[in-house]
Amino acid sequence: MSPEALANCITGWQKAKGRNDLPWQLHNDPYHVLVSELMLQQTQVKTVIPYFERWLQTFPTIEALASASEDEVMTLWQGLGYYRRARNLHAAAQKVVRDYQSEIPRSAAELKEIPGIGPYTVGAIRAFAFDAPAAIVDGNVKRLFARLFALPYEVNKSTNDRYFWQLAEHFTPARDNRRFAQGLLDLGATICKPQQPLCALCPLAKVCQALQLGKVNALPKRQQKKAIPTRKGHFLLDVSARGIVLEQRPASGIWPTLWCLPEVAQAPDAQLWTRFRHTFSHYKLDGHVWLATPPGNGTTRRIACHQLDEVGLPAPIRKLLQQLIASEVCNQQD
DNA sequence: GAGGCGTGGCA
DNA sequence: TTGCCAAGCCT
Repeated sequence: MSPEALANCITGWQKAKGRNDLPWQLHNDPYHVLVSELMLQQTQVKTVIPYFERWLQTFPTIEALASASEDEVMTLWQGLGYYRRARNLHAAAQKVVRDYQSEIPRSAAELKEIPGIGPYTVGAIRAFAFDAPAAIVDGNVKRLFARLFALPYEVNKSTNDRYFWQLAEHFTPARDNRRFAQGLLDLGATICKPQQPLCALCPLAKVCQALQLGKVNALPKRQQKKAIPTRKGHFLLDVSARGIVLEQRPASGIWPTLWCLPEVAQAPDAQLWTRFRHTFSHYKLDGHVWLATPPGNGTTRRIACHQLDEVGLPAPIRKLLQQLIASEVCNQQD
């Protein structure tokens, strides 16, 4: 299939059937594209939309974001996960304001040096913000190519990325790449889905190798990943009418810089308040919450219940504290 | 270059 | 309930 033929097919389909009303598509604003692309890394569109809306209300411009405090940024990002992205986005805004007079650069070389912008996001910003002929390769694109050409490469093995990038660059059109790139993502997300793809609605059905060979459900190939372990975690709950003791987590590791119940290495000699389970990408947490007073070091604060919305909390911790507040305490006085 | 890094949607 | 996997990046 010629690059022109594939581009025409995908852009024609995108115009008629693709997603053209997503909130970050309304103005093709480079700042909007930057924010959305960082949020969309490993995160579904439906999850991102409300975060993106709140983000633009709070930080309407890249200058507003650059001058925000780290706490404001983390509070707004709470619940979205992969928190390093928030720190990267904050640092990216500051770099663009300082080094590029607040104008997001267009070149791949300059974009690549901005925190949080890797190979995919370089292409996405060039394509979506500037309509430049830059290739993108993400999970959607790899799955679509793997099926279209019946490729045997495992899509979750980083050493195979070069094959997909080579294909993506070969097929990237010189004109109208914004729509072509969007079409690749839309096709992957809505038609060429991982499970139960809608081949009857696919504009590429006649040329899809996987479909001809009856391999749609066997592709893309994936390298088997090993089972994730379970770890125990011990958290201390110290609650009074004056609030709950929280501790800011270190900048590395899980939940960086978020506020959390103080975590200790071993179970204390105390009363168990509750347990909870939480699944991360790479391990399961068997959480224990003990009624105990944490050792007060410099990173702990007692935070009133009505002020909990003002700090960034990990999703499972926020749920626990909501339970706590609904059940008792805090309501006593204030 | 393999593993760390979140959370939720959806079968 | 469980498992899969998502508009990846960084070290």
